Amino acid sequence: MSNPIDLVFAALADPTRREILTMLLEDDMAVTDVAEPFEMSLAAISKHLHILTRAGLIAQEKRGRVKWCKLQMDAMKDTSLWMESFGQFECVNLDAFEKFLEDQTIQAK
Amino acid sequence: MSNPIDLVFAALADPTRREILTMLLEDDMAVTDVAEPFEMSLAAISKHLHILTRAGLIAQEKRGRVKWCKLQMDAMKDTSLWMESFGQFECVNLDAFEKFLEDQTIQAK
DNA sequence: CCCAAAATCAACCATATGGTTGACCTTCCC
DNA sequence: GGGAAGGTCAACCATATGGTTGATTTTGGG
Repeated sequence: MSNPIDLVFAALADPTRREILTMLLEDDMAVTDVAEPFEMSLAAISKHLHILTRAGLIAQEKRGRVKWCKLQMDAMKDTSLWMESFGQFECVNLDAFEKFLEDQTIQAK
Repeated sequence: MSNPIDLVFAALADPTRREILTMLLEDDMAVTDVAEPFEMSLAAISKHLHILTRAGLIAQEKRGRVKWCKLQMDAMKDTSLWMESFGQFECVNLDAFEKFLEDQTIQAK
């Protein structure tokens, strides 16, 4: 239950938390600012951030009375590798990956 | 909550279920055979299989009185792509991916 | 000094997991 | 036909999520 990979998957299973992670891609944010776009109490967001921290997906650092949240990509990377390695990275996945690269190129235009 | 990607992540958050998926990499299996290595009731495994089915990670087909479980790689692929695309597939991920390919090559020897 | 802002804590509630056991339904096979 | 194998269902229990509100703590600023 306290397995690191368990915690990462569990943390990623919630859309609010995935959205928070996406927001943090832009820049580090204070807890209040993270909470702002959501129709949810600050306390609820605080809990979500705790779950993300526990999973190692973000880190929180307090400066003054503001607590800053920043992404920690490593945890996600490990889990992503678990998924990729699943099935000896069979051809199907490779195809998907190439399609993905294609899509990215198109989007970048 | 019923978001497909939510269900996949939630399904993958349990070590028993991940182990079941790994077992199914080898071959399709009957429910009883899936349950055999676990120190857990058949009913518990049945529930896990239901969660995996709901997430689209496996499919179950009944032939006679035996219900066969088989992997469905697509759901995992999609979720894997979500993770890879996270962060516009930044360099860090690319490095990880190349390291992964390297490891695979070594293992294949 | 005092108030307001930034967060967390605590208590509470509803719902979902993760497991158990026991009853039940199907289907195979002698 | 009847028993046993293959599974699911139902009820139950403990614990974790996901949310609320209200109180509390800490810190910044006028």
